[in-house]
Amino acid sequence: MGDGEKLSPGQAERRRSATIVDVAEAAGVSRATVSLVLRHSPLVADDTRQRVQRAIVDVGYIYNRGAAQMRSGMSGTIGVIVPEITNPFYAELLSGIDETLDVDGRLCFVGNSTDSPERQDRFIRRIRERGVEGIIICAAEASSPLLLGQMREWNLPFVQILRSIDGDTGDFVAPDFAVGTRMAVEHLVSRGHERIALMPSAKNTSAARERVAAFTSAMAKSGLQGGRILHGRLTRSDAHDAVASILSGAKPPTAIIAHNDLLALGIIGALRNIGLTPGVDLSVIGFDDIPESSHSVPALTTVATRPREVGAHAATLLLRRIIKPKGPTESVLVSPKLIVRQT
Amino acid sequence: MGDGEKLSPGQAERRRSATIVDVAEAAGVSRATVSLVLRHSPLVADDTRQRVQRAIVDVGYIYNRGAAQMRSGMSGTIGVIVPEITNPFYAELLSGIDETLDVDGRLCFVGNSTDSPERQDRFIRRIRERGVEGIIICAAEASSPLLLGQMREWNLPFVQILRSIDGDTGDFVAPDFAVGTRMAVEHLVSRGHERIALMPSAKNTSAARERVAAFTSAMAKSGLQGGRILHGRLTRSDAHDAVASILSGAKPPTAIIAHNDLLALGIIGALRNIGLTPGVDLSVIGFDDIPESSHSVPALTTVATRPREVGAHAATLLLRRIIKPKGPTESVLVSPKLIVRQT
DNA sequence: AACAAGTTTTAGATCGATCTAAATTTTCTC
DNA sequence: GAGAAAATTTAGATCGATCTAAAACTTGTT
Repeated sequence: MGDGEKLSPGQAERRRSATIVDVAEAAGVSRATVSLVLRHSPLVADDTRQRVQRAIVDVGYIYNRGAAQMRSGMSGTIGVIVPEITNPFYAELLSGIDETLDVDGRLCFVGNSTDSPERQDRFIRRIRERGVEGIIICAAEASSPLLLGQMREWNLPFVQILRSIDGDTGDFVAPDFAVGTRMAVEHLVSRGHERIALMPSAKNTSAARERVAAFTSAMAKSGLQGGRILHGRLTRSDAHDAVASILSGAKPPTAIIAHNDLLALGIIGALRNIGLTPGVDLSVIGFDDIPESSHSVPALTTVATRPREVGAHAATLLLRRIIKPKGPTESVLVSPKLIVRQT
Repeated sequence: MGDGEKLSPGQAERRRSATIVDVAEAAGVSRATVSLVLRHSPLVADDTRQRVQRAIVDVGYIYNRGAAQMRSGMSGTIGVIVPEITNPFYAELLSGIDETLDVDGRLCFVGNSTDSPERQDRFIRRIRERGVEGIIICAAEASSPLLLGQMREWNLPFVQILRSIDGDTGDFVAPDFAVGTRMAVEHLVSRGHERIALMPSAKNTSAARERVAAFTSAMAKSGLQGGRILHGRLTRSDAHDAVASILSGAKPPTAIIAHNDLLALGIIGALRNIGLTPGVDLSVIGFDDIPESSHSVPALTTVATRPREVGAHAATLLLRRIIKPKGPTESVLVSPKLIVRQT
């Protein structure tokens, strides 16, 4: 356990709940047989199985995974770490994971790292104490570079999502940010834009670096020079500052590609605040296609990154990895889709 | 276990990880002593404690809660059920719960019921199998009326949030929808509106019924007659239909109070689509104050319901209930706040 | 130095499942 | 109907912690 984590004991005078022994007695078989029935073993005879199943219902038996886990080593549980659960992108992603796990029967612990490595480490320790079989992780920005190595050492299967720590070769799922960025650039170029800016997250993550690289190369390929790159955090005031800085120089960009929709919407707001019209005075493209992007005015043009699919893929990959720890690794890049709207 | 839930076994040839016995050997004490140190017992002498703690680090020991739970009955885990995790309101709420639990040291299983009682029941069974100590639940719309009684019978502490199943007297936390509704009505009345409509969720939940009651009484108190009530689901097309239906009749309402911001934003969109100006041709007030409400154009006037606080309160109440199952019940109504913007 | 009282440590049983290997029952073959 | 093979069931050990009750130390008092 960690520091200051003395859990206050519950005082429930729990009426002892039914165990496998009660079921065995009720059905007139041995514990071992009940256990086999619980695990859907093909060994038990049909009528025995039915008798046991009836007994299970009769005595109100609830499977005790804590006990099972002890012997079998399987908890039927995984962990998921996201940097910010209130970002609609991650909420959708979680929903995709949940959907896949609901079918599988496993359950997940959700941790919100808020991009704090300490909180992330705390969460990882806690889920390890609970015997999770694997973990889906979008690593906090300043995560220790040792993290992945440790998880391997611990024999803890994992799938990285969105961000990949220094080119690790394990399982990985993310939207294809490079292709998405290229789509955005090409779209703008086809509309006649020549001066384009990119505003990636200031966070030093692979997801940001990848966009910068793709942006630079796409600009070069289109024969355009010196796309501007403005790093910033993803806050409202960053959007303001960015707009101000962009428009102040000579030959200001006529279009900007934002790190995500939240930032793009912030930029739209900033433009309106100073009396400019988004989509006319400055074109804006976001990333993600979160629900509110289609409702904004003007509606946001964006690169849809399909978070739900990313989540579903990640869950599928993790389950596969749990079953086959040594199987070949896989890297899934979910194809983005350009949604052209009004900006 | 349930049907079709044979969990595929992992094949990890787990190098047996360190147990309390390894720690005991390394520190030259008995298992029992190590166990006492782990639980921060005041019984152990200081230097012994330190020796054990060093040994814990040395052997890379990780506390096994599955085993501990077996004897002590405590899993250090709770469950949370929300109807729709992608709704920003619930995402914020989860974040509030997470925050409180992070301090406490407990972890939570998050379930997304999508308002399906079957899925909710499945989730509840699964978390019971894992020995959760309690549950925070926003019951799915058509939940069995027996649900709460069962949970009591199971000795499973719970706190209801937002919706309360037929006037149950257990612990409960929610925004004060009645006060919020009254605030909205009074605000509109003070601006001179006389024909006001309410659009609650069609879902038959206490959260919807409460608004209707408060609306009716607030209208009466203001001496206004016949506020219109339009039930609908909370989709985009409902917003459209509602707008159409509202404006078609004679003496159409001049203001509408929507069930939540998502719906309110939908209404704003619908108005713009038919060339009307929200806030001028029809005033709109939402509920929740989700982040995008302040970014919308025009910015949405709304009743802030402070989901993060609701979550934090619910977690605190549940922890208290776990420690004192028979303690007095508490019902927390978080005061809403009217955020006047442009609509 | 002997005893009581307090402090610290420990052996062994226990929680509720799974696992192994063997026992039992059934079915098949000649 | 005996023996082999297959199908089904089971006893007992085991996982890694906690719990209980007792043992082993310390300290203080006379």
